[in-house]
Amino acid sequence: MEDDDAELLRALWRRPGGEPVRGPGRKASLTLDAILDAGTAIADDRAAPPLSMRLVADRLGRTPMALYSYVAHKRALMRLMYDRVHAEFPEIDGPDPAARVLAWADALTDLYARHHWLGEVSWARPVLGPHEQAVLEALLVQLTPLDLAPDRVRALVAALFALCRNTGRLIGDARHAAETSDESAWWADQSAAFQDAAPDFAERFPLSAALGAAPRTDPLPAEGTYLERTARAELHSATRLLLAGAALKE
Amino acid sequence: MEDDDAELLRALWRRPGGEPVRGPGRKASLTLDAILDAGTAIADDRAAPPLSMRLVADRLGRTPMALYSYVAHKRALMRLMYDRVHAEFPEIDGPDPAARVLAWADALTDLYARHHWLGEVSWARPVLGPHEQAVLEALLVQLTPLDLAPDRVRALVAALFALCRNTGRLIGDARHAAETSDESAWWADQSAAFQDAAPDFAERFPLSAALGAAPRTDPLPAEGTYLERTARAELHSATRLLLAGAALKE
DNA sequence: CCTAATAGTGTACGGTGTAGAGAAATTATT
DNA sequence: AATAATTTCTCTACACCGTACACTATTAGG
Repeated sequence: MEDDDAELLRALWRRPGGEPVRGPGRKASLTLDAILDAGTAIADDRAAPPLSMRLVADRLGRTPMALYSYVAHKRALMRLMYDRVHAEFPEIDGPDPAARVLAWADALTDLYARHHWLGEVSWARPVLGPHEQAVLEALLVQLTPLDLAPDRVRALVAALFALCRNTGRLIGDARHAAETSDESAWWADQSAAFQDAAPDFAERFPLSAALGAAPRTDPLPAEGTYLERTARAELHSATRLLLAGAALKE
Repeated sequence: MEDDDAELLRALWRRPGGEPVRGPGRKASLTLDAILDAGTAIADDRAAPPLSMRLVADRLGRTPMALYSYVAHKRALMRLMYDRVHAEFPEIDGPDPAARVLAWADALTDLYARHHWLGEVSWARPVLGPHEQAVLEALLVQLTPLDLAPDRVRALVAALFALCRNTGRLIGDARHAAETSDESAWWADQSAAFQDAAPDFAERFPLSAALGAAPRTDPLPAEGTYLERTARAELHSATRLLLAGAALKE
């Protein structure tokens, strides 16, 4: 257990071209990076079967067990893939700090939407890798000009990560569902069936019903499914609320 | 696909003692509720192997395939379990609206921490069940006295659900990790190994390093692992930021 | 009593992660 | 140069998974 974790840490933080010290023994014909790329390509494709050691091995022309010289187990593979895709995170830019925080949130949400399997990686025992650490640092860069107390920064960071994680996952799922079957038809069927199954909805949950009926006034983004656009709007709005709350003195 | 969804909806919203219309055919020897309870008991136990149709069937003295008369597939089973555990959600009480929202957040976080598998259920195509709907309604009850614009309420709801989902999952994972191996020993080993693997951390990520070194001033809850206590503190702090931001007029 | 419908069993298929034994290949040592 | 040590990689095998399919057992209505 400890051994595995230490090895994982070393793999995460290895120097990019760091050859792993040659001794005796057969030459390696694969690289860890090649394995991570293959794994990511497989995991990203939601239409295809999900990530498995066999599929990764097939794609590289090896047997499944060959991967275990590079990676202790599937969890470690995913943990390494997880950090690696954070390298895609773009440079953040914007006219003012608030806009840059919004841009950061959009970028992280996009990352989670593109790589839906990111959500499967647990955060307990947080062994951050360098790329995920860079994403966090990028957020802190935007927050420093606001000059907030450390505890507030921590709360903001936690909230923003949670929000982006969730919104990104939702958007990813929604995009996939939209590809699989017609969205508006599904909603129509669904609400008809719902009327049937829960005719007393409005009486049992009056506030929910009222909120559902209340029109949206915030502008919606132009692209994506309806679910995606509302999720994005709520992400933006919530981010602004957080920033506004954090800016208060008291 | 539509058929499945409609059936799921009916199962979710069925009247508690609603017998499913008797016609010809053999009498049922199980109830859906018994299956959901068995499944929940199995899924909750993190030390034991994860939920599987075979384990549920074993616990009920049936063959795995017998379950498929009650449930279309494992996803549907989990979806029904998901809604059912939301029935555990407690009554919310507190001196003022803000305190009640905090209590609500604590309760939802607890729910996710106790049932770690809740996080596996997707939110795309949101077919809410009655118990989850009741949890949402409970939040809206606390928010109405604040008299906020609908879009703000939506943003708050999204953010709070995301926060609680994430924090709850984190806490659940942390509790399990704490049972499995000694927490402080792990942290010590980890930080030693980390020093070794990333000696230049402070130079590469100065803001992260500074934030990590900055002392916490917010009071930490008394119980739980260190990770759980800090996560809870950040949840509270973030919730307060959200409420403060939402209370601004503009 | 017969028919139709439902519940439940048994078997089987194609998939999973990975343990373990051994072969092949490479370097360091004698 | 021969051998030993060490690593990569293959092969086989195990225990498990979700669930399709064919079948039997049981029940209610005509």
